[in-house]
Amino acid sequence: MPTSQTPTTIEQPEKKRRQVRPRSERRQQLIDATIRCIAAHGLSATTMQLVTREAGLSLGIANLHFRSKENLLTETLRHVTREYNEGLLGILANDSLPSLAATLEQLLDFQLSRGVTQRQKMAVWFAYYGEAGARPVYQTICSASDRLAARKTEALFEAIISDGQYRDRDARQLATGYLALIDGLWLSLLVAPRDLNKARAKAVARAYLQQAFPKHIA
Amino acid sequence: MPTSQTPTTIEQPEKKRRQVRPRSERRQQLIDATIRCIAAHGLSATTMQLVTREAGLSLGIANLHFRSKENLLTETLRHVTREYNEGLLGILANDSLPSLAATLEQLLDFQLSRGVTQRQKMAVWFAYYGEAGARPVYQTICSASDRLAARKTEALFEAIISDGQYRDRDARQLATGYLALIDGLWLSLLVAPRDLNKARAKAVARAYLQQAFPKHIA
DNA sequence: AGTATGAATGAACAAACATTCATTTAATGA
DNA sequence: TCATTAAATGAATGTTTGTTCATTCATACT
Repeated sequence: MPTSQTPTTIEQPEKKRRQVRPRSERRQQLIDATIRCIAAHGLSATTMQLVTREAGLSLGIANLHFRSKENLLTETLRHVTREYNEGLLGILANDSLPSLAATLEQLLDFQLSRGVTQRQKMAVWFAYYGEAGARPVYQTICSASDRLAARKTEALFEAIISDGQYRDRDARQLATGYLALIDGLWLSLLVAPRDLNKARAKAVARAYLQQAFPKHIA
Repeated sequence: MPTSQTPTTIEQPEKKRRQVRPRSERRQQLIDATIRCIAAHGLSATTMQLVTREAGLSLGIANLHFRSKENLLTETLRHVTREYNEGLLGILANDSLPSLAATLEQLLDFQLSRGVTQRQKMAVWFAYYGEAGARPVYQTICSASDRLAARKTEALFEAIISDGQYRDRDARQLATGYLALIDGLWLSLLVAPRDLNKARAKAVARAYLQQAFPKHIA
C-alpha cells in the first residue's frame, strides 16, 4: 500500500502554480496582454478581467503593478509610442549621414516594415487616436510623438532638398504630406486589408517620395 | 385669501412640458446627440444617460426608437457615412463632365470643407475606425463607404490621365495615395489642430494633385 | 529549519451600466 | 366632452465594471 503517491507527471488539471516575478516583468506582461485585448476586442471592450486572464494572471494584479486601469492604458500607449519613436530616431537621428538616399529608403522600409504594420500595433494606435479627442492624456502622448517625427522628417527633407538642389520645394509641406500619407496608408491596411497590402502601400509611399526627390529614390 | 393663484409668467423652475414628436424627428435628435457625445467624451464613455440627457429627453426613449444602444451607434455611423457619401457622389457621379479640372477642384474643396472637417464629424469617424477591428458591423459600414469613394476617385483620375495624355501614371495607385493622404490630413487636423490648420492641409493635398496632374490644377 | 517579507490571489463590494415596463399624458377622433 | 391611442417618462432591475483587501504562499534571509 503506497503511503504517499507523488504525481510527478500527471498533475491536477490546470492547477496553476503561483509564481513570484519582478515588477518590471509583470508590467511588461500586462502591457502585452492589453495590446492583444485592444486589438482583439477594441478599447471599449477591454476590461481588467479580460486583460489579466489574457496575461494568465489573477484579477487583482493589474491594480497592484499599475495603480488603476486608466494608468495601465496610458502606460500601454506610452510603450507602443516609445517603441515606434526609438525605431524612427534610430534612423533619423543618425547624424553620421552616410547617404541621404539610403536614409530615405530606410525610413520608408521602417514605416512599412513587418514590425510597425502588424495588425495589433496599428489597432492599438488607432484605438487611442479615436479617443484622443476626449482624453487629454492620450492627446498629449500621441502628439508629442507625432511632433518629434514631424521635426525629424522635416530636417531630413531639408537636407535632401539642399543636397539635390531641388527648386520650389517646401520641406515642411512635403513632410506634413508624407507623414499624413503614411498615417492614411496604415489606416487602410488596418480597416481594409483586402483592398490594400503592404507591398502596394509601400509602392504608393515610394511614388510620393519619387515625385518629391527624384534624384534620391530609385 | 386667494383660492387658486395661476402663475402665468413664473413657472416651476425647469418643469419640462412633455412633447409628442414623430419617430423620424426623434431618431434624428438622438443621432445628433450621439455625435456630440462621442466627440466630447469618446465612444467608450458615451452612455445612454449621456446621450438622452444631451438630447433633452428621457432615459428610456433611445430604446424606444432604436432597439438597443448597439443599434443607435450603428445607425449613427451609417448617418455620418451616408452624409459624406452623398456629398462625394454629388461631385463624382456628375456624368455631365463639364470640366475635369473643375471636378478635381470641387473634390478637394469638399473633402477639406467646413462641413466635412468639423471636429465633431471627424471625431465620430475616427472613434468608429478605432473600434472597427473588433466590430465587424462598423468594419462593413466604413469599408463599403471607402470602397465607393475609391472606385469613383479612381474613375475620375483615369479620365484625367486620358484627357491630359499623362505618361507613366497609374490611376489606381494615385487614387489610393490621394485618399490615404486625405485620411491622414483629417487625422492630423483632429489630434494636432495646433500643428495643422485647414488651409495648410488643403495646400498639401493640392500639391499632391499638382504633381500628379499639373495640367489640371492651377 | 524557521521566520519574515511582500507578491499574488480572487471573493466581495459599490458604482455604473443598458434595458425593461408600469405609469403618465399629449394628441386624435367620436 | 369624453374615450382611445400610443409616445414619453424614469424608477426599478439585473448585469457588468473597476477596485479593494484579507488571505495565501513563494522566496530570501537568518
